[in-house]
Amino acid sequence: MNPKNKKPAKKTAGKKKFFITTAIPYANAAPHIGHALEVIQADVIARRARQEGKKVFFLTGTDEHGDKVSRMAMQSGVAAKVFVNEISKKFKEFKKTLGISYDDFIRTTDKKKHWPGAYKLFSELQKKGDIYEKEYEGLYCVGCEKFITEKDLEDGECPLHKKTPEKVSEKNLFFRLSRYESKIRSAINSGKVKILPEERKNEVLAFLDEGLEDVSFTRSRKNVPWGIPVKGTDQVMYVWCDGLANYISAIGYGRDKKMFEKWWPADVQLVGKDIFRFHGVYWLAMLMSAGLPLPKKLFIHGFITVNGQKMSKTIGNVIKPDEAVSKYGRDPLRYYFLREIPSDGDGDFSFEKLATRYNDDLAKGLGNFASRILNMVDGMVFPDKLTVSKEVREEIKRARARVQKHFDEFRLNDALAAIFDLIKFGDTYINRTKPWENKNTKTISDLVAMLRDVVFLIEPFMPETSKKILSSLPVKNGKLRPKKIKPLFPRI
RNA sequence: CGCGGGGUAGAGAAAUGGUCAUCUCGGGAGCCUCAUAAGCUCCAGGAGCUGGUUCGAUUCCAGCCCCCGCAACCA
Repeated sequence: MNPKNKKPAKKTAGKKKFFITTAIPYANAAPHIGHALEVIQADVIARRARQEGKKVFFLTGTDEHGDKVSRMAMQSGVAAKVFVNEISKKFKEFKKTLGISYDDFIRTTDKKKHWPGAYKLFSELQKKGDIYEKEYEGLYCVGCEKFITEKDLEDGECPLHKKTPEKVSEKNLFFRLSRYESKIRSAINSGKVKILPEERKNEVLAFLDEGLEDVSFTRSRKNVPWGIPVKGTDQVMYVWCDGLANYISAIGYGRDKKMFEKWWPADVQLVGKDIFRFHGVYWLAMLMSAGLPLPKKLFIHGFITVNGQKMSKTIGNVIKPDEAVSKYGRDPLRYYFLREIPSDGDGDFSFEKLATRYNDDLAKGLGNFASRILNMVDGMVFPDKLTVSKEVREEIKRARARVQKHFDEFRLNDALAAIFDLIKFGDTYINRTKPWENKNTKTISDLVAMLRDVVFLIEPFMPETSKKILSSLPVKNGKLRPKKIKPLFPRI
């Protein structure tokens, strides 16, 4: 089976819906720059879809239950609810800082919006006979007050408390994950669920080949009090069961059938490589069990290091996005993440590299390109429909096609590269045609056309910048009267 | 022999069984002056190692070395 796209050139104009989700970050700590990558990517894809005239629902949120959260809350001496309120507020602000155009923000502690969907999903699994009770035996450390795994042990002891853990068993409800092994495989193989990039697809398939075991889908309330109670038991839902349900609860599953049917299945779901398996396996199995359609695409992104190192509090290299935004601005930070880091791989962040991208690509590249054109045409009048030479027209066409192609595979860094190639072409074209000498109106018209196209193409990536340039290209009564512009990216 | 991914100029990326292995940043030289001391052109520098297949391999195959992720009930 070759899943290469052989789709007919169909027009996607009109009111096609587009449902896109990000993973919901776990609310045990404030957001840092590592969280930025995924939401920025999702935002670009969402904005591009809107540009294409699709009706977009862009969902994000926070995952707020579970053991870790309640522990963190206890440590800071506040109630869990107060704690997650604070964190989730920070994530909302964080998204504002980055200019994320999300349509809804789901919180798993939202009893009105999220819980009905989580309940319904769980009970659908039960109805299907995929939930059963089983004794779970594990190693329990009294010091940690939780189950720990074999590999956490050092010399048979809990490394934190230097105690031999006790064997404790508890009754949990298990999900019959094993039942879905071959179904998941064929859904992925057939391309019904498209997994991008391709390597990730191989990764799940290999994982499936190792065989799936059923998974405990509840926790004893005694040990993990902070979660969604499972009716008629002393258990709460396993955080993943609870958390994954957000993708459907937010759009009305369990409370608004019409809305749910309008948006589901997701057109694309973005997740980090660390939680890919939960999505590529658990999530698909859950949907199958509940008799729901599968997401069309899963896109897996990588991780960010800082100065080549893993970000960590102990190293003290945790970067807060506000720092970067206040120094360089929102669009430049977005640009950095989208351009410097391959969309489907890992990447590094450093202020030095950000400065380089800012000065070289944005100030000297895009910014200067806009300036030299707008300065030249300041005060001139053009018809809204510009006449464009064949050479330039074809160059624009080529750039558009490349951008489209890369968007289809979510290779946003390559899409940006294509746009900047157009800018490069434009700069060369100016030098070659010397419009400042000959004032050739045809060439000048070409330049304006290129700039307009650049503005259009960068809009999903850098919406503010796009808007600024556009305001220097006002059209009134079919006449385009460009104006000078202040430097978009003053050199730093 | 656990599973998966990867090793391309100083840095980051891309393509490819065969005339120049491409792009961006950085380094060097020249040109231009509309523009944000911006722009353009040219130059230097590269395929982890070892074998194999082939008329020919960076590209295909095998082995080795090195790096990264995963190895599930912790989200």
